[in-house]
Amino acid sequence: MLTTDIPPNQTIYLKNLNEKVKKEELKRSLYALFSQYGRILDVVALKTAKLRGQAWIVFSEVTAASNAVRQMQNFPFYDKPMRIQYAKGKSDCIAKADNTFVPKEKRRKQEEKPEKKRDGPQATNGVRNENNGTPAATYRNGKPDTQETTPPNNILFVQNLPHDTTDDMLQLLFKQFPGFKEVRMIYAKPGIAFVEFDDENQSSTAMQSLQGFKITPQNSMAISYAKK
DNA sequence: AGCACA
Repeated sequence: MLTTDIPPNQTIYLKNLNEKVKKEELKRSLYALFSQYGRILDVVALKTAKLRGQAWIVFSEVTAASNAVRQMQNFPFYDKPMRIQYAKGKSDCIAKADNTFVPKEKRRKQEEKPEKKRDGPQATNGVRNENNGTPAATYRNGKPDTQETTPPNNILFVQNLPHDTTDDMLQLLFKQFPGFKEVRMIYAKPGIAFVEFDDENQSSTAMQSLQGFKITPQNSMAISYAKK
């Protein structure tokens, strides 16, 4: 009864996106922003006349999609509030995993249920994000420990970024946390950035939440305190 | 506004 007359789906449909953003950057930023809700299997964006300003994000879990729909609703993304719904259909990458994928030209009714699910009750709440306020990157991967060396600082030092990361992209991630001030990138030195907060409690919170965050599958952010 | 898989 809110904005959704569409049944839950592990794919979410985004619209009202800024059409000036290039496709690759858009996908990359969406990946960066939405990874905090769970594992993303695919991001689809087309820039055709009919499909620009829209995107689909495929999560591995419906619960992740649900959290994203609620928590990122109207999020100001490239200066436009994004509108988020569940997707109407099933994404190809899911259908392929399902064995229900039908190639384009054979676009018949896909109302059949030829097979039941292989697995029984599955309690994999891979991502349990029940905080409705602060975003939490419930996203563990193999690189947790880069911050132990330097004493706390309200300025964070971020490494291992893709070389075409822009400050706007990083802002999208960091400005969600209280006390965010600014991002500074060193263009002479690609792959790193400084992110400033009002105080070091706030910077610490952001660091813990985004530590190891994957902007791309290959780039886990390594965050430490900047040296004074 | 607009629901695809370039």
